Amino acid sequence: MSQTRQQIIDLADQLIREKGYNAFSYKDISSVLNIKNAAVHYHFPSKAELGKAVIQQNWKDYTRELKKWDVLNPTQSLEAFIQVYEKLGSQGLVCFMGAMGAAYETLPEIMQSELTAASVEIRLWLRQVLRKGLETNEFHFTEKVEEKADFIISALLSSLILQRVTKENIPANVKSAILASVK
Amino acid sequence: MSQTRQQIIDLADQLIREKGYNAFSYKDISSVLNIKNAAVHYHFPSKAELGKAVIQQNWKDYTRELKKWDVLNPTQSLEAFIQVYEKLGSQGLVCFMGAMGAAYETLPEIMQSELTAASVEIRLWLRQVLRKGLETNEFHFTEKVEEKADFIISALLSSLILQRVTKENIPANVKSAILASVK
DNA sequence: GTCTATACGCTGATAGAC
DNA sequence: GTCTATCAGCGTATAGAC
Repeated sequence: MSQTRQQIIDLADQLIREKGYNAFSYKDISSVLNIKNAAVHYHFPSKAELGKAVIQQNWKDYTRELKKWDVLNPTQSLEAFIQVYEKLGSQGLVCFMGAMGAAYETLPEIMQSELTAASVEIRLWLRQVLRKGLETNEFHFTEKVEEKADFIISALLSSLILQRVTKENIPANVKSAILASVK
Repeated sequence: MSQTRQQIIDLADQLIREKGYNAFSYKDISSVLNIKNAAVHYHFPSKAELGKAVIQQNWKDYTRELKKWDVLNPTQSLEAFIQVYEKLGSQGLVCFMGAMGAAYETLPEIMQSELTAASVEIRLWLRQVLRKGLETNEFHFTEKVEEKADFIISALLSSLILQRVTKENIPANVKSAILASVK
């Protein structure tokens, strides 16, 4: 992978998190990298392909993290998961799902399918962590695992969005509440 | 308020929820209402003022609901609150906070301040409901009220976004988990 | 890989007629 | 209130030179 291509993806990722997919432009990228509009098109003929590459990179990085956590116990896994959002929050960023999910219906189809596939995997992973935690008696809650998982994922996703709006540390509050709610 | 002005606000509201503030245009509105671009500018000289009007209308409607719920007990209040998101979810819509919050930093300042003010009020309202529920022994949870409130609001907000991505009934799952977690 | 040049529709916005 | 006319700039995208 060429260096410029990688820079374009990284920049597009940043722009999507900041402005959303529909509101960033090739010029936003070319002006920062000091290249021309056409040079960006050389690497990504269409904006949809660039968007797809951004999702794929995010997902690749995410699954690599997930793999690393295989050795952790349920409590540690959940904390590692939460820490991803904590880190994003400390940088004032939103997650890629939050950035693109709100305008999901307007995304090119090749981006929609990538995004949906990623959401399936994340939900399955967290369910499995919660299930294991119940079995080992590390976690204690009465809700259905599926519902608890969606509750947690949803809260983490929005905590980053609401942090921007409220200018308060919502991710920290959500973290405390999640950890308390599984004890 | 003229009928056209009201139609413009309603349409802009719909477009913002669907595409986001930065990605909708005056043409999206004028073409549907069968008027010209310039006619929209007559009612809202700038896009920022239209965006502000959309937030204000949402907030006016929201606070009217909140007032109605003054007579309810904490359990009923929480259920009424959740029902707002359930209804949006059944229509495939996201809430105005979710639609605009993700790109908060790119919004005109007059929109940012309206949005932030609204978030303060909602959080205060839910905290008060949770606090009262603890006092009356209707609710049982050990987390801090502030953290629990942010947990719940965050989850509801994202449940609408994730419903689009996953094509599953996330709001229903989140609703169950919330109600179970305060029992 | 990056450039210049170019296409052409859409963008938010304004001036002035009706 | 709505129209026509007009604006300068930006949007994605392509062709072909270097």
